[in-house]
Amino acid sequence: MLDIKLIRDNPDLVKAGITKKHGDPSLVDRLLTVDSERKSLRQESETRQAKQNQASNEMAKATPEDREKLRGDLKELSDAIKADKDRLTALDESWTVLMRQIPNLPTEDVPEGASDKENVVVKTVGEKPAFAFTPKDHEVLCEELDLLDTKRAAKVSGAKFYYLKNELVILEQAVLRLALDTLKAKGFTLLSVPDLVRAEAMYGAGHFAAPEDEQDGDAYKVDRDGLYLAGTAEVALANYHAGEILSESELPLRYAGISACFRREAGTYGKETRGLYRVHQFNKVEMFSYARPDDTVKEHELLLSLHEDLLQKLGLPYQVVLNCGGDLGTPQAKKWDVETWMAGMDKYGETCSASNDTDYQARTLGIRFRRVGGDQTGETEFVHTLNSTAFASPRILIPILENNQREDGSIAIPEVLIPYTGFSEIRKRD
RNA sequence: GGAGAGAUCGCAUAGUGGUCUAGUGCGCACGCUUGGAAAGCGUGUGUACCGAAAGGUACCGAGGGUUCGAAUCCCUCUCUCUCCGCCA
Repeated sequence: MLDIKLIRDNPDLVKAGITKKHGDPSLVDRLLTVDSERKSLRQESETRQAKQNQASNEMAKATPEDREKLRGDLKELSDAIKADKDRLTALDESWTVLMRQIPNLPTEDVPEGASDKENVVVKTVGEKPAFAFTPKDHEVLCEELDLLDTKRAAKVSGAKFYYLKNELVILEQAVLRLALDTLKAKGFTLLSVPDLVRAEAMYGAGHFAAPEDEQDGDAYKVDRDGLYLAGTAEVALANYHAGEILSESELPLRYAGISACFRREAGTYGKETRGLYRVHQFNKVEMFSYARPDDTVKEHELLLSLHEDLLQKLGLPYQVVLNCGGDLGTPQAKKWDVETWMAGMDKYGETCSASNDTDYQARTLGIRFRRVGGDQTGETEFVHTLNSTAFASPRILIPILENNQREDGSIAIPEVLIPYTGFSEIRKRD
């Protein structure tokens, strides 16, 4: 959520931000109407409650006969307070629904634009591999090398599910383990996180905004238990410190969470139907930071650079794009995507999304910190939360397979992964 | 899945309808004391909202209910612990 005071004092600023994100700025006016009604009713109600508290003290001291007399008057007051509370509950509910839908504001440097087509390439790193032959895409490679079975997956689970097979199973583990080891060495705390979460956790992370997201969103729902399959470990990592007051000295808190991720991908059929690029279930190591607002820019750059480091270790060429306003999610203020060159698909494909959610998630989740020393001692402030992909598999396997293929149909394993795989190439079995 | 016990202001506990805007101990902060420290003594010590301030309001796991009044009584839920069952 945004700071309600910011919305009250600068409604135009907020509207401009929503517009830049190609959202609906009229939300602000609807919210402010509810907000002022809520505020004045709350004051009215609190006055009545003060009166009741006072009367209650007198009642305690009164004689039994006097109590009988007082009871009638107080009943009226009590009923009025009850009515106030009913109306307040209703107002609180609409207030929250609207607040959740008002997105985080994009930062100044976020480019204008409606969709990912208007994202801006900010840098390109590494050399695309040169082939003396026409490179195959990963689906063909997997078929030839017996690394994948999507046909039987469709029988068992449906379209866009998969069985990884043989060396590819090991390669996936190797890549995830490389990410964990690298981040552990950088001081991240490793967490293997719950995949099923409550609706509340989804709202907290900003992955649900409107009530209809519970039924029609991108998350699978486990109906009987009212739980959702999270689309990323970010949900569990953001909620990890919900309701806590952290101390400044322990910030930044950095976590690397590993989880299975589930996405319904509704409305994406027809796009990237081939192979392992877009699937319903995948495994991901996600970075997550709780940082001081002062350090937010630096921290965001750090998370981005760590995915870059990982790609460089694998020798994969990539470009970094700065996402435009329309391509930002509800809680995100700024986001970089990293797109890795996939030789067989002959395109750059997104392998990382590094987001700064500033204090938006933290405000919803009530995650604060207290400054140590200085004249600000004692005040609590909201932390900033940031997240970024380390590696998501199987997607990251695509450039590894496609970029390292050889003319004889075999695939070379990147040097850095060999200690994890125990083999240095994948070639056709006899 | 079944039976039972619990959830109180950092921690530990008290509190079974009104003086609880929650007591006490520990911890922590500041002060006194001291050559310095410890001990001792004193003061303070949750979060949020409204307010210029004085002050007010809410929160005793969450949500409902009973009542003039709920930490306390009733209902539902969540979580924790113990036992039984089942099980990677």
